[in-house]
Amino acid sequence: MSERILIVDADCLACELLQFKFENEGFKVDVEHDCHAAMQRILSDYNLLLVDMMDADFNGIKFTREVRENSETANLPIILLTARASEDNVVNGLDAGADDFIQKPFSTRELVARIRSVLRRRRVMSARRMSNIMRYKGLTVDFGVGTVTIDGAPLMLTRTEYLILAMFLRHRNQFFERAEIQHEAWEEDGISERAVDTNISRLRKKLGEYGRNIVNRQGFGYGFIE
Amino acid sequence: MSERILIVDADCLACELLQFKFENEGFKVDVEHDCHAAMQRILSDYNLLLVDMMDADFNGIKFTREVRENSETANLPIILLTARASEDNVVNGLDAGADDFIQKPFSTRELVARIRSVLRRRRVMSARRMSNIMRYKGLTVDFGVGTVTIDGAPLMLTRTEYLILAMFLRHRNQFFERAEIQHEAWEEDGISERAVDTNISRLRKKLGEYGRNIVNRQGFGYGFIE
DNA sequence: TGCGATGGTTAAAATGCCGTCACAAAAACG
DNA sequence: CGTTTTTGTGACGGCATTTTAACCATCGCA
Repeated sequence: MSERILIVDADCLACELLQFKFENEGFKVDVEHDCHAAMQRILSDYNLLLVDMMDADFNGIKFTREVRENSETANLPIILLTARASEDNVVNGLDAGADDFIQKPFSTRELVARIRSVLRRRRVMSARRMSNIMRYKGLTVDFGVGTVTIDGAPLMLTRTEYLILAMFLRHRNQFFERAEIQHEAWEEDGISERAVDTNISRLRKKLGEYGRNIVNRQGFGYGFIE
Repeated sequence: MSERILIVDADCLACELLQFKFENEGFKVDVEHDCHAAMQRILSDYNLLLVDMMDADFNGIKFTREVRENSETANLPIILLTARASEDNVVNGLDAGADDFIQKPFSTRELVARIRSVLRRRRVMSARRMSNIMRYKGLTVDFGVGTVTIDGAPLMLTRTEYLILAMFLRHRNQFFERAEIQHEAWEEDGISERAVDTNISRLRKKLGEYGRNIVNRQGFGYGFIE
C-alpha cells in the first residue's frame, strides 16, 4: 500500500513537477494551493505533508502549528519547503513542529530521500512511542490508548481508577496527597477525601498482586512504589 | 535561572564546540567523556542529557536505560547523538527511553532548537514535582518528593519528623527554639514543648550516625550542625 | 560538690488517619 | 424507561503516629 502525500504550495508549476516525480516513485499525491484550503481536507488521510513556507507571511509555519494542535494530526510528518533558509526560518519551523526542512532549489532526488527518511523515522516512532507504553513487571499501561493489562490479560478499570493509576505510574516512588489526586482525577474539588480512599481501595483490589505497590504513607498520601 | 545540560561524548573537539555554542545560548553546560563517569555525577542536577551513542557497542543506549531505571532521573530528557541513524539504532534508542535523536553531522542551530523543544515538552509534562535535592555526605533529602535516604537506602520518616528535618537542612548550622519548630511542623500551638523533644529523639535514632548532627544548645534550641 | 533547671529517653495512653464495607445516588447504556 | 455500572458517603474498627507523663542524665552555676 503506497503512502499518501499532500503538497501545499502556491506555485503550480513546481507542484506539477513534484507530483509527477513522486507518483513515479510510488507515492499517491494530492495538491493544494493554499493553507486554508488544505485545512479543509481530511489531513489524517495523508502520511506526510509537504508544505511551502510561502515566505513573507509565514503561512506555512502557522499551518504547521495548527496541524500540531489538532490531536488527530499532531503526529503527522511535515516537511517545510523554504526559498531561502534563513536560520530564523529553520528555527521557527522546527519550533512549530516541522520534521524536516528543505531549501529551494533542491534536487527532487534529495527530496525523495528525505521524505523516505522522515516516513521511516515516523513509522518507527509511532510503532514504539506514540502508543506510549509504560511497564512495571507484568503490569502494562498504554497511556496513548488508555489500556491496562496484567500479564497480557486486559484489565477493566473505570475512568477514575485509570486516571489515578496513570498519575502514579508516570511519577513512580512519589507520594501524592489526596488533594493532588483529586485535582488530577476529578478536576473539581468539594469531594470527600474518603472518595479517594475508596477508589484507591478498588484499584488495589483490581490490580491483584500489584495492588501492594500502591502504598500509603500516613501524612504523605498515596503512591506507586517499586 | 538557566537550564543545565550535561554532554556525554568521547569526542573532545565536538564537545568543546557544543559547550561554547550552548553557553552562548544561555545554558549551563558540563561535559563528560564516557558514560561510566557520567553515571557518577549527580544527574538530577541537570535538566537535559545530550549523549553520544558511541556507535559499536551501544554504550549510549545502556546509559539511557540505566538513567530511566532510576526513579530520581526517570523523567530526565535525553537526546541521543548518532553517527549513522540506522533503523535499529533509532528503534533501540527510543525503546530505551530517549526523547529525541539527532544524526551527525548536524547544525548546532538545529540542535539548540530541538533541545528547546524537548525541554518545553518536558516542562509541560512534569510541571508537577521537580525533585529538589539536598545532600549532606550520604544523607539525601528530596524536598520535592518528600524522600530521605541514607547512602541510597530509603529512610521512612513520619510526617512531622520529615518536616523538622527539612527545616533543619534548609538552614544548617542554625538553632531553632522549640516554639519555632512547633510553628513550622505543627502550624498550631498549645502542644507541650516536650513533644518536640520526643520527635527530635526519634529523628536522631532513625538518622543513625547523622543523628549526632542534630545538636542542642541549651537555651537556644535545636539545629543541624555540620 | 550539690542543687535546680534543662535536655534525653522510654512506655503507655490518646489521637486521628487509613482501609473497608454497605448502601444510595448518579451516570451510562441499551 | 429500566437495568447495569460507576461513583460518593458515612460509619466503624484497626493501627500508625503522636502526646503525655514519668524518670534519668546532664549542664550551669554558686
